[in-house]
Amino acid sequence: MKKRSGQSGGDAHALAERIHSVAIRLLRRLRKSDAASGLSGPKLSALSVLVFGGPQTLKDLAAAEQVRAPTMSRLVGELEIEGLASKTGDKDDRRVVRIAATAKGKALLEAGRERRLEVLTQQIAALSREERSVLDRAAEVLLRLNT
Amino acid sequence: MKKRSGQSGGDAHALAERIHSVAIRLLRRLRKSDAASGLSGPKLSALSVLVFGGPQTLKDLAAAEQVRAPTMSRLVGELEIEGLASKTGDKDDRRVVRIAATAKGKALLEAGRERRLEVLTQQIAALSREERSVLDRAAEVLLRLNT
DNA sequence: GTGATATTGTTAGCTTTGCTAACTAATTAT
DNA sequence: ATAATTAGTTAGCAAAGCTAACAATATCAC
Repeated sequence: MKKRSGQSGGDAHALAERIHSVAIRLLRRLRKSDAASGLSGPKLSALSVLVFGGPQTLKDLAAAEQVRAPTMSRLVGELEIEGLASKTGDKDDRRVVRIAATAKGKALLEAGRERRLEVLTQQIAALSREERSVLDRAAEVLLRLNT
Repeated sequence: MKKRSGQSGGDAHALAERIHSVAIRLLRRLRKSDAASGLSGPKLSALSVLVFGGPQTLKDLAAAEQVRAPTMSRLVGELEIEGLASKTGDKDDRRVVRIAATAKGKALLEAGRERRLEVLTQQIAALSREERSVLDRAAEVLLRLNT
């Protein structure tokens, strides 16, 4: 079965499978914390983009989240109803809608994200310095691939 | 804004956020290849467990995929309709159902996974030896965390 | 052995998130 | 001025997750 442990050159396909599989499991696990935060993963993620990336058009937000416009439109609509995001028309181009996180949104984001990532954060904190370094560099590589 | 590049000790929380975010984007991207494979991510993943882990009960399969029994029951039902998995009753304990991948399932798994992971595989193949090594070790660390 | 309790799996029904298609409104190009 | 493009919304569908409620079988207590 070619157990492939520790090897690092070569088998890109096997590595892709491993990364894929690990990502699926990681997110399924994190999803379970969502209920407690009152904010689902996608909404948390979109809100996060708004907070850290600043106000944006719906189109840009959809692109940043790799989602189609109608999907983002609905998510933003729900965030607005919950008072976490606001929509304001651009006065130069009256088709576009500028979406921003409200103060309430920013506050809730912090609480929500922390709860969602609490377990993962603690597990990561328990790792060795080397292991954290590996994760950190892996995140950088994957971020680059995703762009 | 504290650009935090390259540092590797210390901030477990920031690292957790980065891993989280990168995982979300990775899977959203991979999902787009699903249509071509004719098999969705969750089904592909379950089938993969069956192929590489051998026949299992529904309960174990659900646990392996970190999903509730009814969810797995439906997934398996669909796999069965498509002729990719088979259910056979255990004769020692007639409550349990042993689920196995069919030959067709195994074949389709290979084609499907490869198509799904094709882009990622190619991107990974284009990385340096060091970068692949980082991803490989990161996958191992995360797999451990997820267990 | 028989009755109570556990376990395994299924069915029904709901929610969330994604999509495409079709539309309106506004802008830009001819 | 009219045509084409762009931004966003609405409507309606599918997939995947969940809980609650149930059937069938096993196991335990007595």
